[in-house]
Amino acid sequence: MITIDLDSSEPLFNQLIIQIKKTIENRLLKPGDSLPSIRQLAAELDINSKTVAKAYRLLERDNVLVSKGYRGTFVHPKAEENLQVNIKEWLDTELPKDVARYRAAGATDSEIRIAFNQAISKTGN
Amino acid sequence: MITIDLDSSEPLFNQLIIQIKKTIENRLLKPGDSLPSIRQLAAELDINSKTVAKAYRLLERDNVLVSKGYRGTFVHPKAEENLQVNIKEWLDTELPKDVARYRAAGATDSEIRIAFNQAISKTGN
DNA sequence: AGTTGTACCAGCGTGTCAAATGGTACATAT
DNA sequence: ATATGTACCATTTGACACGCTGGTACAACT
Repeated sequence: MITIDLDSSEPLFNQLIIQIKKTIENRLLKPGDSLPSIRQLAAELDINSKTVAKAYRLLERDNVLVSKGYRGTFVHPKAEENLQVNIKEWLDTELPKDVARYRAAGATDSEIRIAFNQAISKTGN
Repeated sequence: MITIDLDSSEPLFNQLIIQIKKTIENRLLKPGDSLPSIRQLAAELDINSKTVAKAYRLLERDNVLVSKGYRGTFVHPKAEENLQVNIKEWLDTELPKDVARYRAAGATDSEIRIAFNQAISKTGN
C-alpha cells in the first residue's frame, strides 16, 4: 500500500506525504477512513516512528488528515479539497518572487541569506 | 586611519565598510578623494587583498565609492547622501515582513528555510 | 616595469541546518 | 495491560554557506 525508497533523495517523511495523498486521490482512502497508527506504519516500513509522526503532523496541518488522539488518525472529511492546498507549494511560488525582488534591488545572494537568517532566527517557532 | 580587530566577530570586510563610511561621515574623506589601493590597504592591515576588494566592491554598489579601474578608487561625488541608503538595511526591513507573511500562512520555519534555499540556489549570482 | 581594479581558480575552518534515529514519558482511552 | 497521539530529551550524518586566504591572469594606464 505504501512503499519507501531508502535510496531516494526524497526525504522519507515527504515520500509518505506524497503517497498518502495519492492514495486519497485514488479513493483507496476516503474521508473518515482510519490510517494505520504511527507506530504500526513505522514498524511495517521499518523506519522510525518520529518520521511517520512528522508526515502525519504536516498532513494534519494541511487538513488532509485529522488526529483524534488515542483513537487514531483519520482522513479529513474535506481531504480531497485540500490535496492541492499545500503550504509547501505556496512557499515554492511565493519565495522565488520575493528573492527576485531582493536581487532586483541589487542585493547579493550572500546578503539576502544573511538578512534571511537574521529575520527567521528572531522570534522563531 | 583604519584599524582592524582580528578577534572581533564582525567580519573583516564589514569592519572596513563601517570604518570607511565613518571616515567619510567625519569628512576626513571628501567626495572625489582617492582611497588607498586595494593591495596597498591590504598590505598595511596585513589582510588579504580579496577582503579589501570585497569591501570596496560593496561600497561601490551602494554609491559610496567609485572605482576608476587602473586609476584607483575614489569617494563617490554624492557619497554623503548614500551613507544611509544601504541595501543591507533595506533587506533588514523587507525580509522580516515577508517571513512574517510565510509564518502567518502556517509555514514552519524549517519549511520556510527549505523553500528559501531552493529559491535562492536556482539561478544564483 | 610597475600599479590599478577585476576576474577566475581553489582550499580551509567553522558553524548551521535538515533528516533521521533512539529513548523516555505522559494522559487518555479500550 | 495495551494502544493511541504527542511531547520532550538526545545524537549522528551529510550537505552547504560564510569568511578568509592564496595564486594566477588580464587589460589599461603611468
